[in-house]
Amino acid sequence: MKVLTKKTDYAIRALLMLGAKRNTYVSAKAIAVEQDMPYQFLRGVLQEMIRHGLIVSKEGVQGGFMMEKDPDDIGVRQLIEIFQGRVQVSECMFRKQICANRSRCVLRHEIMRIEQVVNNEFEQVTIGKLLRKLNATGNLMPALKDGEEPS
Amino acid sequence: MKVLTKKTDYAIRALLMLGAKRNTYVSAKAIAVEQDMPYQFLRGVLQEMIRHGLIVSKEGVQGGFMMEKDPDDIGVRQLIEIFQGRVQVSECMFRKQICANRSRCVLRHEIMRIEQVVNNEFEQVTIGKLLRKLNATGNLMPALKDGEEPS
DNA sequence: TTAACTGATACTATATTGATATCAATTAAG
DNA sequence: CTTAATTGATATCAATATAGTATCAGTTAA
Repeated sequence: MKVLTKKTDYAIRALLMLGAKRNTYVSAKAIAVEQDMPYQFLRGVLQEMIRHGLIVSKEGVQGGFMMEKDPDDIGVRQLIEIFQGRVQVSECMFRKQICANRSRCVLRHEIMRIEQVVNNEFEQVTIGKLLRKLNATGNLMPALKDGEEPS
Repeated sequence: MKVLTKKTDYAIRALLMLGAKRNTYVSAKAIAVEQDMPYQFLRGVLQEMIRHGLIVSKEGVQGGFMMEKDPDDIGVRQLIEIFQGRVQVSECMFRKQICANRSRCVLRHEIMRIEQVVNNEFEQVTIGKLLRKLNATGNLMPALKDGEEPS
C-alpha cells in the first residue's frame, strides 16, 4: 500500500527545491535534472501546482517556477488532496441498504476518526518544516562515506 | 485517495458476519447475498483469509466458512497488509543517489513516523471491537424510519 | 532572430483493482 | 447412489489509476 504517488512525491521534492531558492525562477528542466524526474511528467505536476496557487511561473528564456505561498502553509496533506484526492478510508464501506443512513452506521465513527488522524499527521508535515530539517543537515542527499553501504 | 480497497472492505464485512455467527459454517453465497458482494470475488477474498489462518472452511453441502482466530486478534491493519501490502508512505521517496543512504535521509524520519501512526491506528481497530459496537446497536444496518432521509 | 522557456493537450504504456467464468473435488441428504 | 450445494483452484477479462511521452503554439531574454 503506497500512500504517496509519484506526482505527490515529485511535487514535494520540486517544492523543496523552489523553497531552497526563493525569489528566483527555477526551470522545470533544472528541477528534473537535479532531482532525476521525468521532465514532461514533472511539468504537468508544476502546472497543477500553479492552478492551485502554490507556485507561479514566468515564460521564455530565464523563465521557470517560483514558490508563491509561505512554505509553512503548504502541507503534505494539501499536496495529497491535489494529486490523489481527499483521503477517504473507504469510499463507501457500507453501501446500498447499509449506506442508506451513513450517519447511523456504527462503523462510520471509527472510519472517520482514522481519516482525521491521517489527515492531521500529513497536515503537520509542511514544506517549511521539511526545509528547516534540510538546512539543519546541509543537504538533501548526504554522500556516502568511504566503504559505507546504502541502508 | 482510497485507503481501503474492495478486498479489504469485503474482508472486514465478511469477518463481521462470521464473527456474529461463530461456531457455524456460513457459505460464501450467504455472505455475498446478505452483504451484497460479488460472489466469486468474495470467494477469492475468503480463500486468502484461509491461507492466512483467519478462518477455516468446510467443503460440500452445509459447508462454508467459520472464524478461526479470536476476533480481538484480527486488526484492520493485518487485513490491509494481506490485501494491499504493507503500508508505506512512499515506496522510496528519495531515490537514486538520495536513496543511496536512506537511513540518513532527513525526510525519512517524518515518513516513518507517519507510517507508524497510521499502522497504529488501524491496528487498534479489531474485528472484536467492531463486533461489540455492532452488538451495542443491535444491527449493522439500521432501517430508515418513516420519512427519514439517507445521510 | 533565435533558443530557452512555459501553456496546453493528446497520447501511450503499465499496473492495480474489481469482477467473472470454469471445472474438479467434497459432502450432506434424500 | 445420485444429486445439489458447496469449496479449491485458476484463468481470464474489464475498468480504472498511475506513470510517462510527444507535440505544438506562445513568450521572452539575449
